[in-house]
Amino acid sequence: MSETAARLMDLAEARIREAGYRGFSFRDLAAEIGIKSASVHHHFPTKAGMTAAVARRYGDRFFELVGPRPGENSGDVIATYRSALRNEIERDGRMCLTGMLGAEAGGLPPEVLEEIETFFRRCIDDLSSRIGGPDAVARAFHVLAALEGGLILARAYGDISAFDHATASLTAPALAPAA
Amino acid sequence: MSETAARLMDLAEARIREAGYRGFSFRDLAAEIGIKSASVHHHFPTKAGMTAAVARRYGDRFFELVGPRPGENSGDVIATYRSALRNEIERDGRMCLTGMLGAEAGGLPPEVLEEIETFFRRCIDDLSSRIGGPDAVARAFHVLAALEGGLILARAYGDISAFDHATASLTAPALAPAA
DNA sequence: CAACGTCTATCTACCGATAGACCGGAGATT
DNA sequence: AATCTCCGGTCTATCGGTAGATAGACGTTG
Repeated sequence: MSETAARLMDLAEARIREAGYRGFSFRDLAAEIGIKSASVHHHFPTKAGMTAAVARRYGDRFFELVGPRPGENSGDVIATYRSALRNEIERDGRMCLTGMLGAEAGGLPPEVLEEIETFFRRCIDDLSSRIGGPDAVARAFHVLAALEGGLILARAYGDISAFDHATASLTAPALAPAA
Repeated sequence: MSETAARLMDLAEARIREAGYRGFSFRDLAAEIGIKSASVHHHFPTKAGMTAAVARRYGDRFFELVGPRPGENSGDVIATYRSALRNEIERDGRMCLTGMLGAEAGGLPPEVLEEIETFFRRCIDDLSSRIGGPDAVARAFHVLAALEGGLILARAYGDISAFDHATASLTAPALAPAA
């Protein structure tokens, strides 16, 4: 992948996390790096395809980031996910890319939807297997929901502490459900 | 408010919950009820104003729906909220309106943002006061985040059971944090 | 008459996408 | 070495469509 294509994906990712699929345009991206929108189509023929590519790269990065550590326990896993998602909003005040696109799911091209669904399935599979226990799957859903919802609240409040309040109990083993 | 204005708000609400602020247009709304887009501007001069009005009405309805019942306990309050939000996705597979707009917060007009923030503040105030206890505010944040996040997961999965899994532990007092 | 609601017509701005020309560098050919 | 060929990347120009918004005429109703 060319340097330009990578920069386009970086920009698109930021815009999507800021304002969603309809919140960015090829013209915007092009202008920001000093080329024309027609040139963007050379690297990514369609907007849907580009978004799907961005989502896939986002997922790959994410799972590399939260990869299993030797000797971890359930609490560590959840803390790892929590810190990874908290980092999103801390860095630039934006949503998790897949959380944003998940909310918008109703108005997204199929190829983007597919990528989003894949991301969340991987999350649940990974989380539940590393958490373990009888209610592992339900707990995985709960953790993921609380984290994504926490991001929404932090955005609506314009205050990252909303995320912290919303997710604090997830990593308190003595209080966590079924701990 | 005229009948037409009410129908326009109904339609706008549905579209926003489906695809977000940028996911609907005055032309769409007009076409669906058989008038011209110029006529929509007669009822709602600007799109931002209309969206703010829809958000405010949504909030008013919501708080009327989840209003306190005499003799309720913490679990009842959470169950009420849970059922109110579950109903959104069960009815038509769409997001909670304020959850959707909260995610999109980065690309929204100020007057809409203000309405969204007001909604969530009311939620936290109401929830925390009715839940009570030492960690009431944090629990309120947690409950709200899990519910909104649960909606995202259910949309991404196209399966309402994702919401159920994600939020089941909220209403199980024996397992809930700090219960 | 006056208010209300709708209309036609129009504007400016932006969208994703395409066609076709141009340029410069890498390799191959002579 | 000099030349030719190809191709990736960018450009200009344009298409058809949609966006939000406005001005002013029209008919209906109270």
